[in-house]
This record gives sequence, C-alpha cells and structure tokens, in this order.
Amino acid sequence: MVEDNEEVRQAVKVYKALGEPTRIKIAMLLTEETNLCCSDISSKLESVAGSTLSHHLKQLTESGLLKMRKDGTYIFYSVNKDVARKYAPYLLE
Amino acid sequence: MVEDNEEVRQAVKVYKALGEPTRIKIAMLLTEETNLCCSDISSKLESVAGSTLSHHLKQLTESGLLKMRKDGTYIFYSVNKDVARKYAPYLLE
DNA sequence: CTCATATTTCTATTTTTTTAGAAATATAAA
DNA sequence: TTTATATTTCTAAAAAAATAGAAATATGAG
Repeated sequence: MVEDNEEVRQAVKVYKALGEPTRIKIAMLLTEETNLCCSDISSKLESVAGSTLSHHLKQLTESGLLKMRKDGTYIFYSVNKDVARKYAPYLLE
Repeated sequence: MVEDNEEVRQAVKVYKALGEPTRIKIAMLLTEETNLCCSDISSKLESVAGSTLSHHLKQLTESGLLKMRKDGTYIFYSVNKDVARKYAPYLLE
C-alpha cells in the first residue's frame, strides 16, 4: 500500500504548481532571468490580471519552487534552484 | 513575451499528470515495480473506483509518462523512462 | 499628509477536474 | 454459448482551481 506522506505531498505541490501554462511560463522566465518583480513578469506574459498573477506566484512560492525577496514596494522573485533541481531539473537546462 | 509552444504544452501535461496524489503514487509504484495491471495497481492504492483509476491511468498515459502493453484481458503499465528522466528524474531515484 | 505605484486579499463567477455508479466492451475459460 | 474477469466509456454530481474586479495594504516620493 502506497502511503500519502509528506514527501508525496511536497512533490504533488510542486508538480501541481508546474502543471498550469501560466505558472510553468513564470518558472521558465525566472530560470532565464532572475529577480523579476510581479509587474516585470506581468509584462512578459500576455493578459493576466494582477490579482491572478499574484495568485499564481503565491502557489509557486508555497510549493517551494520560488523564493521572494521584498525590497521597498517591490517583491523580487527567483527560482529556488535546489527545489527545481530535485523535482524539475528540466527547468534549469 | 513567453509563448505557449508545443514544448510548454508537453511539460504542462506531464506536470499536471503528476500533480495529483493518486497519480503520483501510481507513477511511484510503477518505477519500483514494472508491468503492473490496472487491478494490481488498484490493490496497492486505497479505495479508488475502477473507473476513476482508469481515468487516472489514461491521463498519465496521454502525458507520455506511462506506456501500456495489452496482453489478453490485461493491460500492463510501465513508466516511460525517457519522459520521466526528462521531466521528473526524481521519480527514478 | 497626499499621491502614485506595487501587490495582495476579498468576493464571486466560470471553468476544469475528480469521482464513481452503471452500462458497455473485450477476452478467455468452462 | 455462458460465465467470469478486466477494463473502459458514459453520465452526472461534487469538489477544486482559475479568473478578475474592487477594495485593502504597503511603501516611498513630493
């Protein structure tokens, strides 16, 4: 019997976060160019409302895949490479 | 502007397939023990209806992550290692 | 303090996904 | 052919996720 442990839950979170077009594109963007803020990201994607983008960034961050660094009114995002390397090294290529 | 090409779509399919507890467990099962049939898998998971399991297996197969081989009334599933290696080598450890 | 900008949270709606019973299909064995 | 087993497809319901407008919060500039 396969169990539903913390390890499985973490992997599911990361893969669920990546299993959506906008979010995987955000992850791809941030592996190419690090330290982008919410509005930088917005301008590189087509037509996503700010509130929607915020929701996606939250999910990616809560999965552990993204790190955030606050600086003034900006929040800069970057990929947590350890997590990417473990679950989706594909992103880092 | 990041585009929505075939490459992105394939990755999203694989990660969406893995971003669900039952499905990631199926993938994990099949990396440990190859060539399990639908009912073998069912007996190693807790309480999933046959029709639900069938649906999950279809999604995993359509993402490219699983291969199926039919033999009589049975269908044996196994992991497509090339796809796993590319997108989620984590599974193969 | 007031204003402008960046981002989040709240709320509601729409869309997608998950789920499983029932019926259908496939194959093999008796 | 009848029966049993394995699996899928159909259908509908329930649950979860995505979306975005509006209001709220945070910070820095003037």
